[in-house]
Amino acid sequence: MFKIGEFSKIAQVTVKTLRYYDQVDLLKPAQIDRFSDYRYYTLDQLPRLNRILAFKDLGFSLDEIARLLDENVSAEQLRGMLRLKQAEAQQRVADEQARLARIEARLQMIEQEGKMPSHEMIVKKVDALRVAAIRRTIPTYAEQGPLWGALEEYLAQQHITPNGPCLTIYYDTEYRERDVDVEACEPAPNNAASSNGVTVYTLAAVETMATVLHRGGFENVGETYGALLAWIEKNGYRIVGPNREVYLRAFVDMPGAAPYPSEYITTNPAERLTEIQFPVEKV
Amino acid sequence: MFKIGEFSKIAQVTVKTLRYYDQVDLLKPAQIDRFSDYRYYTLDQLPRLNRILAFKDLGFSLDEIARLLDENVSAEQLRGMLRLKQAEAQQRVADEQARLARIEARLQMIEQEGKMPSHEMIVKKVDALRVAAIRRTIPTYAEQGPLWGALEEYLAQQHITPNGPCLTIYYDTEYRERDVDVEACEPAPNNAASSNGVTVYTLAAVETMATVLHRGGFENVGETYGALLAWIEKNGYRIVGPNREVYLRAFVDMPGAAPYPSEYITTNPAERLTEIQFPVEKV
DNA sequence: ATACACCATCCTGTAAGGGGAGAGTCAAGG
DNA sequence: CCTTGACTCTCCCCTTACAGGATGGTGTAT
Repeated sequence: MFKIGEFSKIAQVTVKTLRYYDQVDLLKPAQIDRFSDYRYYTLDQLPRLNRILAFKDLGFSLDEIARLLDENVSAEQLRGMLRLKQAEAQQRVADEQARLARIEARLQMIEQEGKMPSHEMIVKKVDALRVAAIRRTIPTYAEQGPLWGALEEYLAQQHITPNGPCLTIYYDTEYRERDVDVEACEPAPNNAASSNGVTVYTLAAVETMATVLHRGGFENVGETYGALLAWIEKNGYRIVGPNREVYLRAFVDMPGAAPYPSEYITTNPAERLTEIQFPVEKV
Repeated sequence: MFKIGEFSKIAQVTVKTLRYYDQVDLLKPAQIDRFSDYRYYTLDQLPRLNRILAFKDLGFSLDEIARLLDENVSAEQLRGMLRLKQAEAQQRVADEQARLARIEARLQMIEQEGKMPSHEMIVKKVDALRVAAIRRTIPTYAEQGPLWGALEEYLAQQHITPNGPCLTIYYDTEYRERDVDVEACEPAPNNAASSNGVTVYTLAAVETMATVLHRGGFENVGETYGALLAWIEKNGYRIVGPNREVYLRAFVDMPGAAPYPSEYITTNPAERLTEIQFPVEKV
């Protein structure tokens, strides 16, 4: 019989750990002194302790190990559980490698710019969204005016005030200067009705959306696009759908003229804030 | 100004997270209503939030992110921290890959044996140990008797009772049937003196020791050795020193004859318990 | 006025122990 | 036999980055 300190030396496991395993019923001392509450262990408990440590090494939680050791599990079941742990470990390897790729992209950005990077690319989930939309092919980017005019007219007619920022979706799969296939969208309530060239429908949620914020005017938005596209490629993502621009804070020259909540508009062009989004997936 | 729910929708971050970031001073609301305690955010806080999320993605803790954002850090410092995170991520990748190797070794063992494996190999740290030892080349394994006899004589002379299990160290780098270079060791107190062919010295600690328990007699110890050696190779370790056998519970025919604490001996040969140890390192 | 969605704080829980306080126990030496 | 120092015991708090839930106050649209 060994006191806990001796046993911990033999097994090279901390005393705290042994007490914890006692507490969670994973490894009970062979005997406990009724008066002093001292724990006493025997060498016969070493195999069980070793099995605990071995399974812990394989990635099992103490809970799972308790079940593994106490409900005597068949070779077949054990194999299944190991395959599960294998898959989990592979997932973690892939996750960490993706993280490494992001770190390297970041390092390269610093090398090139020589300063703290100004763009923060992040991948996130974007919820489904009900929108009122007009899709049309327009001659150039700059000529989106009529679309928004028509949408505002629709909103006024239906007495709808958007409860979020408006956005556009660009359906062209490659960049083009003219004849752009574009859809202007305003968030709309669930019960809004389509009418008059305006379609109300639900944009599906996107699980992995690569995004970046662009601040200020659109003269140099190309640079922001470039940074995001480069990041997407460097991190092993692939674009799987049309990109969006969410006008978090859009420019209007006459406040009050447009039917938007004031949170989403500004009269100062430099204060514009746009989120550029590309739906992506892992290669 | 947005209430916390609206802001959470815009940023696609949970309300709980925003409140937590407020609590740990990572992202304070732009304004808090004095009477209702409602948190109000503005779009100008979106860039900071995005930076937080981006750094979190790179593996920084919230604590580190707070320092990164508030003490304005130079590009040089940032690069250093990124390299640190890179090293950590690489370490995690290596760890998980080693775990994968262990899982596969385990799966193969099951395939071959068709049942729950009987040996649990684990790698652990072994502390330094003060021993009284006799090293000698003996004709065959079985003829260790005289070594132990001499050691026991020494212990009796010095009035020493070992405070741990005895062990042997095998110095041959390859297996040999005869003329074995072996050292018999008894744990001894720090102040014990060398004498009479018995050397007292300190075995250095071993950081990574591959070990396995062997139960019962030594007739089939070869099988246990084989399992451990196969495991060592399969998991990408290399043997870097002489192996040990620790006689956790050794066989004696006359209890009381040998000067050992009774915990470490047995009169039942089937109850013998031996730990086989190989110092290893990662390839 | 009322319903209902939204917001607040506070408490608990997570995995696997680590660190430490305060009190009791054991074994050896004087 | 007594003391001393090494061990051991049980509590309690701490760690990360939030999630879940209880309870009670707010805002707004009908």
